[in-house]
Amino acid sequence: MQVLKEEIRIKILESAKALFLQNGFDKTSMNMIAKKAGISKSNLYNYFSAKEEIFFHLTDRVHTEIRTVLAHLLDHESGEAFDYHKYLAWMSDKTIKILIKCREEMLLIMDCSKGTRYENTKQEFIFHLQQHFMQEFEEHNISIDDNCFMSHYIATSLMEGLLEPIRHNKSDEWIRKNIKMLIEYHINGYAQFFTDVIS
Amino acid sequence: MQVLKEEIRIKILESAKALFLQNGFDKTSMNMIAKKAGISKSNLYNYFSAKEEIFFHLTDRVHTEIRTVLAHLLDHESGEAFDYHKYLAWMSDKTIKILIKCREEMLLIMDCSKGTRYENTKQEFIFHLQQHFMQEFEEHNISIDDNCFMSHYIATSLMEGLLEPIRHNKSDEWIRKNIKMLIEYHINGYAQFFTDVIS
Amino acid sequence: MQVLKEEIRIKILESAKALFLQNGFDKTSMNMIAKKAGISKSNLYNYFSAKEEIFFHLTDRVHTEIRTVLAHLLDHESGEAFDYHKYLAWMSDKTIKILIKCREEMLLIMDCSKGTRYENTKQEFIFHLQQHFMQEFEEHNISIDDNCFMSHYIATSLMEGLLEPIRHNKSDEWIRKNIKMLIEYHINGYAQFFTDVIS
Amino acid sequence: MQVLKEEIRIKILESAKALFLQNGFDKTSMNMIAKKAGISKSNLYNYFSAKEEIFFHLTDRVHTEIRTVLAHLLDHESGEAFDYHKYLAWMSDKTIKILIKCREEMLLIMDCSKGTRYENTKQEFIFHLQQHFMQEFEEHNISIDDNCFMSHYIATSLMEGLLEPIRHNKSDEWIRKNIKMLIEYHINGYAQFFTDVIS
DNA sequence: CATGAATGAGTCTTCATTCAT
DNA sequence: TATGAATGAAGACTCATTCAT
Repeated sequence: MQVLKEEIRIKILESAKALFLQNGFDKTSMNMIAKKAGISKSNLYNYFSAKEEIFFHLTDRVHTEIRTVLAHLLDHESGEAFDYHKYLAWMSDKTIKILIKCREEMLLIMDCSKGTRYENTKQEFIFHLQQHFMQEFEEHNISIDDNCFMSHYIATSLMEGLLEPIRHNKSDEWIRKNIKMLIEYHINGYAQFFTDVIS
Repeated sequence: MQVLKEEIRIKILESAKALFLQNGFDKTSMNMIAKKAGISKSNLYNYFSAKEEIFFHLTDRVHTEIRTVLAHLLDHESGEAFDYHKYLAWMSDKTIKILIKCREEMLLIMDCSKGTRYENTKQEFIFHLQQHFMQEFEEHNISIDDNCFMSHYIATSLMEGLLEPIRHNKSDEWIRKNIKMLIEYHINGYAQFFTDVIS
Repeated sequence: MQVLKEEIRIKILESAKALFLQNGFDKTSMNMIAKKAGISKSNLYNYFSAKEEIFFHLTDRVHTEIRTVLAHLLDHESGEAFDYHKYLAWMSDKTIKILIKCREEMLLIMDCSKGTRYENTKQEFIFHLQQHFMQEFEEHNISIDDNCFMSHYIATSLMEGLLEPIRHNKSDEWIRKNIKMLIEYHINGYAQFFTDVIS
Repeated sequence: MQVLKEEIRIKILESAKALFLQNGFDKTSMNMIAKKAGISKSNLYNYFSAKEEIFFHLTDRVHTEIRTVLAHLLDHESGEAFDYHKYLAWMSDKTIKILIKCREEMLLIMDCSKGTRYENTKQEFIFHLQQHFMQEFEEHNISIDDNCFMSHYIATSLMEGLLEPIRHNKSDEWIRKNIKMLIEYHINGYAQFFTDVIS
C-alpha cells in the first residue's frame, strides 16, 4: 500500500513532467495528467492539492539552487583584474554540473513555467547577467550606444546557449563539450569586440 | 458601405494585432478583440471565420516573405569562395529591411503564434539556418563533434538576436545599428572559431 | 482496544463539534474533521456512517430533550388563571438548566444545523411558542389583528434571547443573570401590552 | 430583440432572487438559476459576469439606502432630551418606508447574503444600534452588568423584529401595523426597564 | 480497526463558435 | 451587415462516500 501510493505519486510526477515539458504548464490540464497517469482527475487531488503544487514538487529544489547560483554571481568581486577565462571557467563548471544533474527540472523552470510563480526566473537570470556585463563594459571604458542592447543580447544568448544542449536527449559528455564550446565561442566574440571598440 | 466595411475590417485587424502582440494568440479572446474594435463579438465572424483567420490575415504576407527568404537562403550557391562578410552583409541588408518594414507582423509570427499553425515557424527558420551553417562547416572541413550543436546554437542565437531589436519600440536607426553590431559580434566569434579549430 | 476505539470516537465527536460550531454543518468537511481528529478520512466511516450521523450523535439527546420541553409546553393547562410570571418562572428555570448543561449541543441544533434534518428545529420551536402565545391571547380575549405577528415576534425574540447568552463563552452565572434579565424585559413589555390593549 | 434581452435579464434576476431568498446565496448554484430561468448555464454569463454580480444587481440600490439610514442613525444628537417616542417615531417612519418598498431586497441583504461582500451588513447594523443603546444607558446612569448584553439583545431583537413582518407575504398595511406594534412593545419593555432599574 | 486509493457529481467560470433575426 | 442570444466543452478544484487490503 505504502508502495502503491509511492508508485502512483511517482507516476503522476512523471506524467506531469512529461506533459509540462511538452506543452508548458498552462497548456497542460489536470485531465491530461490524470489520463496519462492512468487515474481519475479527482484522485490527483489526493496527492497534490493544486496543479501548481505538482509543478513545485518537480522544481522546488532546483529553483533554490538556481537562486544560489544567482547570488554567487552577484557576489563576484568586480574590482579584481578582468579575467573572463577564469570567471567563465568557474561559471561553466558550476553551471554544467547543475545543468546535467537537473536537466529536466531546469527546462521546466526555464521553458515551461509560464503560469506559475517561477515564470520570471529566466528573465531575472538574464537581467542579472546583463547587469554584470554592463558593469564589465563600464570598467573597460567601453561605450556602445548605451551598452544596454549588447549586454542584454549577450546575456540572453548565453542563457539560451546554456539551455540549448539540455533541450536534446544527448549524453552528459555531449552536453559538457558543447557548453564549453559555446562559452569559448562567446569569449572570442566578446574579446574581439573589446579589441575592436577600444582600438 | 463598402468603405465602412473596410474601416471595420481594419479596426478589427489593428485591435487584434495589438492584443496578440501583448498577450499572444492563446491568451487573446474574441471577446477582447470585439471590445477593443468596438463591435459585437458575433460580427467578428462576418469578417473572419475564426480566430486563427484573423491571425493569418495579419501574418500571411510576411509569412510568405519569410518563406521566400528561407528559399533564397537555401539556394545560396555553396560552391563559391567562403565569404561570410559578404554573405552576412547581404543577409543583414535583406533582413534589416524586412524586420523594419514588418516589425509587428514578424513579432506576431515569431513570438506570439503559439496555438496557430505558424507556431513552429521560428523553429523551422532556425532549423534551416542551422542546415546552412552545417553545410558551411562541411565545406571548410570543419568538424566539431557532429557540428550539430554549434550550428544550431549560432542559428538560434542569430535568430533571437535579430528579433531582439524589434521587440522594443525604438527608431529604425537604433534597430539598424544594433543588428549590425550583433552580426559583427557573431562574425568575430565565428571567424575566430574557424581559425582556432583549423589551426 | 475497546478503550482505544472509544477514545477515537470521542476525539471525532469533539473535533466535529468544534468545527460544526465554528463553521456550521455544511461548511465543515469530512476532511477537516479527520484532520482535526488525527485519523484518516475513511476511518471516520468506521465510526459514523455519514456526516449527518456525526451531527446526530452530537445532538440526538438534546434534541429529544427539546422535544420533551416542547411537549410540556403544549401540555400546559390553559384553564388556570393567567399568570405569566409563574409560567415564565418555570420556563426560565427549566430552560436555564438545559441551556447551561447543554450549551454547545443547543447551539449546534439552533445555529449550526443547516443541511441536516434538524435544520428546522428552531423554527418549529418558535412556531410552538407562537401557538402557545396565541392561545394565551385568545384566553384573555385579546385580539390584535390576527395575533399572529405579535405572538410570532415574541416567540422569536424570546428564542433568540435565550440563545444569545450561550453564544458567548461566559460563566454560568453570567448566562443565568442575563436570561433572567431578558425574561423580565419581556414580561414588562408583555404585561404593559395587555394592559394597553385591554384598557 | 432588445425586448427579448430585457425579458431574459429580468427572468434571470427573478429566478435568482427567488432562489437566493429560498436557499441563500451560497446554496444557490448557477446551474439552479439557469435551469429556473430556462436558459443554459453559460448563457448566464452573457448577462452577468459572476454569481455575485447577480446578487449585487438585486441589492445594490437598497444596500446604499441602508448605509444612508445607518449614517443618519449615528448623526442623531445625543445631547438633547431623552425622547424615545420621538426618536423611534422617526426611525419607524423611515424604516417602514424602506422595508415596504424594498421587501425582498432587504431580505436578500439581511438573511441571504452569506458568501457575498454584504454578509456582515446585518451584524454591522445591529452593532451600531447596540452602540446607540449603550450610549443611552450611560446617559441615564443605568448600569446593568456591563450593559453589553442587554443593549445587544435589544438591538438584535429590534432588528429581527423589523425584518420579521417582511418575511411573510402580507399586505403593506399589515406590515406597517405590526412594525408599529413591535416598536411599542419595545418601548414598554424598555421604559419599564429604566424605571425598575432606576427606582 | 485502519487507511490509502479512488471516484462521480458537483462548484464557478471561460471561450470559440453558431444561429435567428 | 450587425447583433443579441445561445451553447457545449473545457478549465481547476471540492467533497462525501466507497472499497480493497
